[in-house]
Amino acid sequence: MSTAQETVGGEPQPWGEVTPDAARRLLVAAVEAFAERGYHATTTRDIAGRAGMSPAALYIHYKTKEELLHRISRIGHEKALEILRTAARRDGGATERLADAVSSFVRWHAGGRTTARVVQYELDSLGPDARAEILALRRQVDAEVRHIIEDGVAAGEFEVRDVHGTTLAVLSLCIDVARWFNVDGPRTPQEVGELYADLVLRMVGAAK
Amino acid sequence: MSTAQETVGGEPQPWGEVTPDAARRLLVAAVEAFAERGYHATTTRDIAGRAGMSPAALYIHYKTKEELLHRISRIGHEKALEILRTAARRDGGATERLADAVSSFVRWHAGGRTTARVVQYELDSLGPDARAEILALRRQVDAEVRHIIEDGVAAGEFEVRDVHGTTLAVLSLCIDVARWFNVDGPRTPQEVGELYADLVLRMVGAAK
DNA sequence: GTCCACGCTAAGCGCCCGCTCACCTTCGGC
DNA sequence: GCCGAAGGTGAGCGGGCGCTTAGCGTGGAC
Repeated sequence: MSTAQETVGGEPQPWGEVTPDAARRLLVAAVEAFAERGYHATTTRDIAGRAGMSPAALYIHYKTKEELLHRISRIGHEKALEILRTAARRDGGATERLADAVSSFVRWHAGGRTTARVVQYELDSLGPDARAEILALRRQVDAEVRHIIEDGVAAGEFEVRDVHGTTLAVLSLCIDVARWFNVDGPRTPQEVGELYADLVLRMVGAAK
Repeated sequence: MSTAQETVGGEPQPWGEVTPDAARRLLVAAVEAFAERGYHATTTRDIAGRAGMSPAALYIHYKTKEELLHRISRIGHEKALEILRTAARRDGGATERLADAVSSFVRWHAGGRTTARVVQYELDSLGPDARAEILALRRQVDAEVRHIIEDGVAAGEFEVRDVHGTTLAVLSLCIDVARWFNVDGPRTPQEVGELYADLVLRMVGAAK
């Protein structure tokens, strides 16, 4: 028996916190479908079909199609936030912490491209209440990166004119990876992460 | 009487090349609707309604709803390419040309945010043939930026390890502006353009 | 004045959508 | 062996979708 966050191999598995098993299969199917075709172009019949179930089965585990998107979006944003927090709170100077934050954030967007696409680009498909909840998580994401940059400026490691604008640009660069990254392309998530960390350090004027 | 590309004021106006007038009104309505809600969530009744016409009127000027998206996407990409080409071919060193390219490209994405959103994010809603045509335009966009960076490296103005990767990052930064830019926010398109041009020059290691 | 091409509308067709409902297993508790 | 809860299915409802068609108003050519 594995706990919610573990899998047979012992590694943490994506969506491990979603139970029961049928609910998780439906959610994984929804992530794939939403990432490929977009929320509005995906039908409940398509989601249920990918999970090997009848259309009606979806409504045993989720009240509406939108609830599926909401759950995906919240879990995804929490994971993104956790990744950035881990990097922000490690030991080391602002330079190391920013490089770590960018490279791990980029790896997540590239490696989990289907999830990241849904999380980053389907926000507007949520209703007002759900969107407001997710936007609060986004502000926390923004704050984590901004604090690292502020630390770097205060310590004299960085030279930045517009902290807010630069924070926006750093996040923007990372997030857009989900739009263009191709698993069959020439770069691995690891390589893109390293390249982007280097580019970001240049953007903030970190000493080489 | 104004020509296709002119308006009453003499300034070039967006979508001026689309005639007759009713076809242009439908197209402008479609751009707004697609940008707000996405292609699949937009109905033909919504588009026609915004243009002040009946649903059937759409099919006098366009064969399908997809043809509208195709036309918007092609014209938008051609405009984007023109902006980059103008910057790439002006006089001056690679540093000035890259700064000009980034700032004008960003201004276009911020100022014409509705159009840019449709152009950059609704590509996957096109059918295979239309998508292939648009992807060819995208490769030309990519090439324009890459050539400026290559020129800068050859002239010793830039110091770049991965030219292709850096090109991707520069375009990525510009394109993502269409996702987050808010007309009611604190920054004007002009300001974002200047900030981003500065950040990009740092990314390529241009001398200050 | 007549005519017809053009631009447009009202009505609606066929389809598929999100979602529901009545019913059918399967299985642990006793 | 019986029962209720949990989890599933097949059929289908109401509605809105993209798109079509028959017909109307109008303005320029002659």
